[in-house]
Amino acid sequence: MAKKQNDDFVKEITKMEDDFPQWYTDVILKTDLVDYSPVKGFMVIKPYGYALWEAIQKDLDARFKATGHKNVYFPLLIPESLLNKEKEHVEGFAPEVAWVTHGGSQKLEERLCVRPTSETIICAMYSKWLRSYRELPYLYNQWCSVVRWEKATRPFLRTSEFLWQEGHTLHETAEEAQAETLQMLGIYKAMCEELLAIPVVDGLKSESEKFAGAHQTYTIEALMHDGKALQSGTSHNLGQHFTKAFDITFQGRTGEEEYPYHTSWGVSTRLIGGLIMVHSDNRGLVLPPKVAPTQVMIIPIAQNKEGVLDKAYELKAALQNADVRVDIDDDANYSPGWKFNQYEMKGMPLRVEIGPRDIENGQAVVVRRDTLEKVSISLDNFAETIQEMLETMQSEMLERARKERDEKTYTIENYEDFKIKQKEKPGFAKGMWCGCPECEAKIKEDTGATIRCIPFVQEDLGDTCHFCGKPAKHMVYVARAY
RNA sequence: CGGGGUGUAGCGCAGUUUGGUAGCGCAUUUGGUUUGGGACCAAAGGGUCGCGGGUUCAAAUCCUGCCACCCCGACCA
Repeated sequence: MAKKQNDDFVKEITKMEDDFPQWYTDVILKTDLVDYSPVKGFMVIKPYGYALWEAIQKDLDARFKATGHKNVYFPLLIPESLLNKEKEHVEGFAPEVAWVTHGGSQKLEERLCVRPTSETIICAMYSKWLRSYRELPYLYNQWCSVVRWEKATRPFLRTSEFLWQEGHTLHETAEEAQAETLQMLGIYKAMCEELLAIPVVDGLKSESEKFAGAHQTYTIEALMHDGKALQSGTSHNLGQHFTKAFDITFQGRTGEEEYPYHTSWGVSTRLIGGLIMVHSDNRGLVLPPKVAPTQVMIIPIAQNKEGVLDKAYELKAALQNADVRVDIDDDANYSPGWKFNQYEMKGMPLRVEIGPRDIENGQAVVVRRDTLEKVSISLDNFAETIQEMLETMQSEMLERARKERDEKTYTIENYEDFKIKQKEKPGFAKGMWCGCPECEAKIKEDTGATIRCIPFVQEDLGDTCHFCGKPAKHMVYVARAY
């Protein structure tokens, strides 16, 4: 009887090896992260999902401020004339912008676009503000949402509106702008690895994959359980493309009028999708302790027995004093078994069980969500032991994800072999590339994969392009992507 | 925009073939007993069967038009 019920529970979440997209959908809906809204492609982020975004925000915002950036806010709507000022930019975004054409019942003289990104309106304002090199650099960031009218949407991974941050900076020299571009990519990488425990490959985007209007785009790429890559953050060196188009000038040190150098960078709620597809399993979410809204859930056992609830609340207080995010579920209407399954599905890192038997022995049962390993720990030094377990879990999750990523990464032997492997064993393929767009197009047509990046850490895998045989220029990572 | 699928209670579904009182499981509410891996008993609430036409004495069911959403492609953070 009990066995059957347990099987029924497992069936509630589709197994990822049976149907990966359905597994993802089951996990995000059943754990109450998100819901579909009445408007196609737009999602409602529920409290548990929003808490994940808040954790990301908090971490990144501190890093931005520590490197001298300030938060600002620019308007949601951008006049069409501004959007059209930079040619490549408008061509890149035009197909997916939403337009406001009426104010009340009155038709507007000029259409307003709902920002797909804010380079244009920010540059218009920068042009108005900037006078002298003494004001530089401008180091601004904004937390907001943007709208891109997508044809195919998936919660977190691709939605028509998404929450993000976009940094927009101006610098006196090209060198400073390049340093800023790389610094911000480095911050994204550190956040992914330290907070989300997601290992990423950092590098440069190819010409065809770069941001519309950018001089160069840098990216961090993560690999999901299904072997597909997720572009998890981008940092653009925009050179003087926009500053010239928007006539942003300043009087330089020599008295001459100059155009500043420009960067922009962003990460979005897409990271939450990555967080799920890197760590979670067939029982539901698995959250790294640092990002988990609740790190420890205490479940009293036989709580009507003398002293159990008192002890449970005592443990909660001890953990709170140690700055552990802890909660307790003493709802007598649910059985312990129900709670175990519930909070495992929610991905809470540690579960503490405390019952009469434990109290008698001066211990508590602790279960780690990632390994499901069950141990008894002493109630002496309880908070310290829990803190250590959280730290261990955080670092082991990163290492486990790194190991999985490496297992799904292979070196291309030859093109035919690559085509077969992309189908049979999806993951990162490392190969040499001549640099021509024709090879990129061919790879995409033959396998659906794309060049994810030219990694900073280059390996010498031969002298010739794995895709056309011409002399090779770069080592690249190739994968199918979200 | 192409291909596929689904719309019946909050969720998951049966009922449609062969028209005849709208059902089941879970969830929810109330009361009680329980509590170491999804507890049990009792009672209760909850529906324009996606929408519009049509056929019929009678439509969830047959005919017809539309809409919405999901998945897979192409395009994109």
